Amino acid sequence: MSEHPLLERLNEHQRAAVAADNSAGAGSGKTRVLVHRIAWLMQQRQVSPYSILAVTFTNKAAAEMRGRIEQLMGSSVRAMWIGTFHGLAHRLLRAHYMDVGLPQNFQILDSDDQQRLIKRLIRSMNLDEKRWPAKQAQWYINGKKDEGLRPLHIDTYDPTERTLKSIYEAYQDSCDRAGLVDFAELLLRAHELLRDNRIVREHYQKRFQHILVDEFQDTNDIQYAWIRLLAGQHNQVCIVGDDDQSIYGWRGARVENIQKFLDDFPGAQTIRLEQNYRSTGNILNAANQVIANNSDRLGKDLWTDGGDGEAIDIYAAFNEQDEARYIVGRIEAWRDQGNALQDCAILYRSNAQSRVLEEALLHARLPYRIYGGLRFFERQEIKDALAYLRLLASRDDDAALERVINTPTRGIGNRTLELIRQAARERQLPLWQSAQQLVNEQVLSGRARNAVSQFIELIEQLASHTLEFSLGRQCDEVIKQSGLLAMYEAEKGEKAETRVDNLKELVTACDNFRLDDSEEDLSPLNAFLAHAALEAGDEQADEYQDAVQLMTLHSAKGLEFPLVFMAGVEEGLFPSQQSMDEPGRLEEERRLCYVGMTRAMQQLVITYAEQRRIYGQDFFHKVSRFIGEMPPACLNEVRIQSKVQQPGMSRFHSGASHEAFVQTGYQLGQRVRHPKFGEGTVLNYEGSGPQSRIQINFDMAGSKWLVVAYARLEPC
DNA sequence: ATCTATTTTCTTTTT
DNA sequence: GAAAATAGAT
Repeated sequence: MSEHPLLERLNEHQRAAVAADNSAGAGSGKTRVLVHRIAWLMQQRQVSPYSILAVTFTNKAAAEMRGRIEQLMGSSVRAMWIGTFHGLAHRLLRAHYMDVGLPQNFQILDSDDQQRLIKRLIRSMNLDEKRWPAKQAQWYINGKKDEGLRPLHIDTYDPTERTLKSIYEAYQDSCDRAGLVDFAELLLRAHELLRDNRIVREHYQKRFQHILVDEFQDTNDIQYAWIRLLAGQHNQVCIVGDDDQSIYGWRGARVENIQKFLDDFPGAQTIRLEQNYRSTGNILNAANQVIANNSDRLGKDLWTDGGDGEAIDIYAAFNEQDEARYIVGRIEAWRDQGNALQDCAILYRSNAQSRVLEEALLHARLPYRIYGGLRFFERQEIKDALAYLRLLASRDDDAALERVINTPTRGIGNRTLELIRQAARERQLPLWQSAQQLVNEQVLSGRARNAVSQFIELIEQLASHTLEFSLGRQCDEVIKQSGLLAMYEAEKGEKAETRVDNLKELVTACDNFRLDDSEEDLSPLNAFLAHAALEAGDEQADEYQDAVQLMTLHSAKGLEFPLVFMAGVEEGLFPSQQSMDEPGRLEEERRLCYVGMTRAMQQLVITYAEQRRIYGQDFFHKVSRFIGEMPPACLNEVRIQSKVQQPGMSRFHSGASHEAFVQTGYQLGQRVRHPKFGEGTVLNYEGSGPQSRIQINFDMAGSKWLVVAYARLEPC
C-alpha cells in the first residue's frame, strides 16, 4: 500500500494510521490522517461515500474536512455524512421525528434560551431564585443529559438533588409541549432512537460501514454510546485524538473514552504520531515540559527534526493596557517585516479579555477578526427577530413567544402574561394556545384582551401574508411589521445604531442563505433557524480581509499560526481561580496551556500583567505557574530597560511609562528592590518630584504606595 | 403598564 | 463596568 500515491506525502506512522485504525499528538497530522484515510477507502478499497460517517466537534472542522476530501478526490462527496455530533443528531431526528415523538417543525433551544426558560420555571414553581440559580439548574440538567439520564433514571434522597430533579422534570415537560430541543437533548434523543428502534438502528449500522471520529478525547458518555451503537459488531471505526488536548472535561467530555474504546473494540490498533510538523524545537520543548507536570497521561513526547527556532518571549506588562500595547507593537513590527496579519493570533483565557486588545488594535488601525464571544446570532436584537421567525415556523415555541410577546411593548405586561402562563400550566397547553383560549373566553380585561388578540393577529397575518415570500423578504417584513426595527430606530446612541444595522444584516443573511444538500427535507425558514442555533454565525463579513485573529484558547484548538500571542498568563486568570483548588481541573488548565503553546509554528510570545482590572476591581496577580514550568533555556524575558530611554526609541515603550519616569524617576513596569519588602514592579505613580508617590507590586508583600523620597528603592 | 433610576451580580471555557 | 434585576415615579 505504501506505493499508493495518496500515501506518498505522509510519514511512516501516518501512513500506517491511514490504513489501520486509530490515535495522537499536537501538530502531528491527525486530521490529515483522517482525511487521507477517507480518500484511501474510497479510491483504494472502493468504499462508497454513502457508507462513510465522519464526525467532528466544530462546524469549522467539519467544513474543512469536507473541503480537503473533495480537493483530494477532485469531486464532491455529498452522499457522505460529515458533520458535528450535534449537526448529525439533528439530521437523524429530522428524518425520524415521528419515531422520537417530536413535531416536524421542532425548534432548537440555544443555551441562552434554555437558561431563560429554566429561570421562568423556577419562578413558577415558587422556588427561591437565590437558592436555586437558573444557571446551576441548567448545568445539572445538561450534565444529566450528557450522561444519558432522564429524570426517571435519577433516584435520590438528597433533598437538593430532588429539587433539581423536579426542575429537570418540569423543564422537560415544558420543552416537549413546546416542541423544543436543547443541545444535549439532540444527542440524547438521537441516542434513544438508535437504542430503542431496531429497524432504524440496523439501517444505519448497515449503512455506515466506516465511522471516523476526530478529537476523540472530547467525546462525552452519550457521544461515545452513539458511536458504539452505530458501529454495531462489524463496522470499522477509526478515531484520532490526543489525551493531552482534552480541554472540555467541564462539559462532560471524558478522556477515558480513548482507553474505553481500546477495550470495547479489541481489534483496534494504536498508532502513535509523535513527530510534530508544526512548531519549532523551543516551543515544542517548553510545551512538553509543561505537560509533563500532569499525572495520568497516556504519555508521549513530541519531537521535530526542524531547528530550535526563536526563543519564547515573555513580557511582563504593568497592566492590561500595557500588555495590549506591547502585543500591538509586536504585530506592527511583524507586518512591517512583510508578514500577513492573518498569520498571527492573539489567544486568551476568557472572552472578557478581548476588549482591551480590540481597543489597542483599533487605535493602531490594525484590522482584526474575532472568533467566538458574542456571536451574530446571539445578539439581543437578532434573537428578537429570530423569535418572531420561530413563531412563524412553530406557534407552540414558548421560548420564542415569551421573548417577543411584549417586545416592542404592546401593553401585555407581567400581569396578563402571568394569567396566560397559569392557564397554560393548568390546561397543559403551549402559551400560544392558552393565549388564544383566554381571548375567546373573555377572561382578560378589555385592554389586555385587546392587546393579546392584536398580537395573535399580527403573527397570523405575518404568517399567511409572507407564505410565498423569499426568506429575505419574509425576514424584512417581520422586522418591519412587528415594530422591532422601529423600536431600535427610536432608541438613541451608537449601540442602537449598530442594532439597526444588525437587523438589516440579518435580512441580507437570509437573502444569501442557501439550503444544503442534506437539508432538502427542511423548509428554508426551518433550515435557516437551525443554522442560527447550531452554527451561531461564525463566518461573518471581512473574511477575505487580512486581519489579526483573536480567540480564546479553547477555540484555537486544531488551528495553527506562525506567530502566536498568549495574553494574560497569570495565576487566577490562567489557571483560572476556580480551577486552582481542584487538581483535576488544574490539569485541564495545563492541557489548555499546552494546546495554546502548540498552536505556534515559528514564534510564541507570552505576556502577563502585574495589575489587571477585572469587573471594576484591581487585581495583582502573580505570574502563572505554567511559565515557571517552562525550561528557562527556551525563554527570553523582555523587560523595559531601567535606564533612561529616548522617547519613541522603543516602539513598545508606552507614553505613560515615560511620563512616569519624567515625574518620579521610575518607569512603569520597572523592577525595583526595597530593603524591607523585597523586589517588586512599579505599577503607577501620582504627583511629581520627591513628594511623588509610586505604587509597587511587591512579589512577596503585595501592592503598596510609597513616597519616592522616603522609600529607599534601588533598581534591580 | 411603562419608563427611569438605582442596586446587584457576574465571567471561564462551547455545540 | 455592563447587563440584569429591583424599586420608585408617572
